[in-house]
Amino acid sequence: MPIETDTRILLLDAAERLFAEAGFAATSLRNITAAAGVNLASVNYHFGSKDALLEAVIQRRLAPVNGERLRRLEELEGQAGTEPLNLEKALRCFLEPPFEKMREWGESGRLFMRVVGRIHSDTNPKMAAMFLKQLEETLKRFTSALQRALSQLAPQEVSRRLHFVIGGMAHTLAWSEKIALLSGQNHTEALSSQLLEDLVQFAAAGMAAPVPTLDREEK
Amino acid sequence: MPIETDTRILLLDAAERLFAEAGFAATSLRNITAAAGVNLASVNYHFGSKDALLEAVIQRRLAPVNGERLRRLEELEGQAGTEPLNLEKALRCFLEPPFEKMREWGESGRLFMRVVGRIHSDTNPKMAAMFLKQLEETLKRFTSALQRALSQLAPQEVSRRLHFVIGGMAHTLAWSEKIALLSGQNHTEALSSQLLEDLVQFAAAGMAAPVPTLDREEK
DNA sequence: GTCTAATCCATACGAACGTTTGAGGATATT
DNA sequence: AATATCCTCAAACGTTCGTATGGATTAGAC
Repeated sequence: MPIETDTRILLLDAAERLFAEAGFAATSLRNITAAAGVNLASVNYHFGSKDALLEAVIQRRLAPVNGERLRRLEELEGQAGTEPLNLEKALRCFLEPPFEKMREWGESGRLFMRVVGRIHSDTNPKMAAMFLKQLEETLKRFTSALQRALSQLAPQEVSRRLHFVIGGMAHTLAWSEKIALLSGQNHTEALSSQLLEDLVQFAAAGMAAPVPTLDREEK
Repeated sequence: MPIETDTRILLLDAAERLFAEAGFAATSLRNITAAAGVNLASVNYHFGSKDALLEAVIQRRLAPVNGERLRRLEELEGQAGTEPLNLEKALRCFLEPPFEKMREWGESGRLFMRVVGRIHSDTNPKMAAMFLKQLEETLKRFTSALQRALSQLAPQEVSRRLHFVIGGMAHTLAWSEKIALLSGQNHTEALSSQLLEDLVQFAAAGMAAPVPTLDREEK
């Protein structure tokens, strides 16, 4: 079992950056190895293939995020006991970790979040499968947790609305710099926490929206 | 000026399908021409390049959607006169056209919306630029319209929240089939209108959420 | 110092890529 | 019937792709 060497990390960093900037298919191993300053063959030596490199890039960042999400959710559920869950707090368990890790990881984190945002809407079966495998358990746990907080909603609606939240989050993470510019700000430090707060409020209000009536007026 | 021939449309349809399934960079002109049953060289004859083909694919579907969005918004603003705009109705002007066109176009529409969903989170400069050019004016118009409906919010917040909505919409469009499956449904006809209704309610509630307080508790 | 295993490196392979070419067929105009 | 215009086609162009190979180089164990 090879321990992590410099080259491995150099490759992960470079791949993360280039995948974020141009996407997986549009990034060549030659781009990556040149940016990392290592030999072309080292990708296949350390990871086996380009696909495996992508999986490693995702794993490195996503595992801690989902781990933290579940840790916080369990803590919240422990505190709540048999009481219904607080909606906003449950959403925070889901939304805060990626933003915090993004801050914690600095530039690297921001780049990775763009990879995530991209993959969230990537319907390429290979990538989607790889990614959903990571997210599946987390999704399941949060769906049922939110169901506890929103007992008036049908399970289908909880699931759908959670996807709206995920979409908003992914889009926000992927475009956070540009959103900031468009809304007139440019101080990246304060921006991310403000985006998060806004997103939490938005998501909480959206999740708790009244059930839509199905009989609409005929146009 | 060449009129639209069969080959042009065959190419647009095939490219739309393959871009939706595998993404732009991962789809080759040989894949496309084989699927369309036409000669490889016809792409460069009719469109000039692979990039131009993508732009044509986007144009064909997006222009009517954005046109309809703006048409409805103007109609709504005409009715409102000097009164403040109704939030839900304004959001409907933005959200309904893509869903309706998607229904109207059937299978093709659904595929294209996955292309759109993909591109929305595609940070590849080339694609993003191409796409934003299409969306820019629409965005500007709706941002100021929503500002009229949400005068208690700062312009920055209106803009940010609109991006949350766009993210939710894009994610929903791109994943609608899978979201339906996860939430237990499978009747595609009724599904899309239900997703839309749910999204409108979600978006309206989210947009109107109270302004977040900036002094959070220290963890 | 020698052996062993891990890592790096230059180089090469075949395949697939986007694009170009030029000959040829089809169709309409004169 | 001849000409001009649009379009299709097979073939090839040069480039770049992911991957494979086998010999250097390094470093730790004995």
